[in-house]
Amino acid sequence: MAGYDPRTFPAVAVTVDLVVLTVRDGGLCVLVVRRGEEPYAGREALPGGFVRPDEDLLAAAQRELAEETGLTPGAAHLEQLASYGAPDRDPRMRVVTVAHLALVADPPDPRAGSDAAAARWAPVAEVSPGLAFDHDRVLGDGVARARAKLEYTALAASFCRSSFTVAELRRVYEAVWGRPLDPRNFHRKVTSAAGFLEPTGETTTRDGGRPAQLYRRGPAAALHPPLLRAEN
Amino acid sequence: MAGYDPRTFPAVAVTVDLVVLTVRDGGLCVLVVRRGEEPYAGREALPGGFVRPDEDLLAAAQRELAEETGLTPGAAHLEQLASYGAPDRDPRMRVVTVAHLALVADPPDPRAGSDAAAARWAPVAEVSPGLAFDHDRVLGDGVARARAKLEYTALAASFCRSSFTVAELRRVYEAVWGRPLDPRNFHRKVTSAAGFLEPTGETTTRDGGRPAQLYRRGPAAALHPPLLRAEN
DNA sequence: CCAAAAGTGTTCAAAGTACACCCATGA
DNA sequence: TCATGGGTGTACTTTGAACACTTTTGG
Repeated sequence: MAGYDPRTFPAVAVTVDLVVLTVRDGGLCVLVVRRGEEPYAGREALPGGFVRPDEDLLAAAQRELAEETGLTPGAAHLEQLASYGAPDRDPRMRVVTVAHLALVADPPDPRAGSDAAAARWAPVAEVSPGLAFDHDRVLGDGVARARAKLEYTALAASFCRSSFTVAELRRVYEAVWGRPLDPRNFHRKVTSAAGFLEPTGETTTRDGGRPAQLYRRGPAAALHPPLLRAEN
Repeated sequence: MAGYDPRTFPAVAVTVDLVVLTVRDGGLCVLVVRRGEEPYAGREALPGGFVRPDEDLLAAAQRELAEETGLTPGAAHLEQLASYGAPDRDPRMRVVTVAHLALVADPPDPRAGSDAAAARWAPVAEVSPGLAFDHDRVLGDGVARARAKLEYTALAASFCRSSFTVAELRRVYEAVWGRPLDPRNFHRKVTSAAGFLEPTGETTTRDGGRPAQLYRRGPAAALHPPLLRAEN
């Protein structure tokens, strides 16, 4: 950083790309757009776009997320994932992308963004490998991050609507981790984790059987103790 | 990403900044350079520099690390930390920096990089807050990452020389976490974590008292089970 | 011998897993 | 009434914290 000359910096384009995940029909799904132009015309890619001159990185990601899904900022969890800048990752020019991870609940059908030809929610295994650019790797990193963070944060609730049952939350964990969990132990763990869930007082029978208590997200960001930890 | 025009991208400079940590005299220290020019002339900052036109992000970080410390690539742990791109973070122009975290053992005295006026190892609390640009935040994020990763990875060994004792490894944990650990339970935990440590067969009395077994890093990257987990 | 640090054994408490069992609803 | 999922109780196992104790060196 010391001693650089602003007049001779190497020209680079900076974009944000989005790994937008949701849980649908018991599986982990990602938002992808079909590319209409070269390079990779016809292939699917993660949504993304340029960072504008007066925009912070997170703000750019929020704007792109809103453009692609119609979600208002704050309605979904959004965090920076990692940056990717291999010199040849885009054949046209040097592009460094700052990837972000978004977790959304109950997603609306994707609306065609200003420049996205066609967007859809696709099961992760269905589109990757096969994405444009280095997006297979970006998606892989995003899924790995989501899996890891479910263990020790309250993030799983970001995949649920504002009011949800313990069983719905459990199905999120099962979808992201790809393995069944014991409903009874899971129930005890999440309801006894301080600040994770707050009962609304209402019940629902939308899952069938005995009415289930409804909860909303609690104030806790981290989970003490973490979930999982083997549960063979 | 879809539909951008390479001829009209917003001009941005991309740099890498380094959070280089080491343990000295029982405390966590960071490599800082004194700035010779505006802005922030005379203030200390994290080392860093431009990403060159044909260089990947990690390669740029490796090059900077070598320039500042003389360490050859691979001699230290180096990973991407996060990117920072607030529009006004550098008053001269739009600069997006991809920060990296490096953990080094037994560091040589910093050598003046090609453009670094003066570099030194400083205790983290001594220089932050007070760093130039947004480097207080970058350093804080780096330290937080290091603290967290010691729990569930074998990274602590990156702070040790190629051959080290359990007590030396414990002092690394104590310095980074800032709290004492029970030597006896610590010994049992790290020696029973599969793949963390490999005995060299040699012993040393450099710590005084009964001779201690010497170890080198094992092949494991992750620790099962993780360390810490309360230990009040 | 004494001090100092390495390393082991043992006890107790806490947490996790497996699973039997009861509850409350819709059909 | 039965099927279905919600929710609780409990026995067993595993893990971790605390700390007494033995070992092996230097001075």
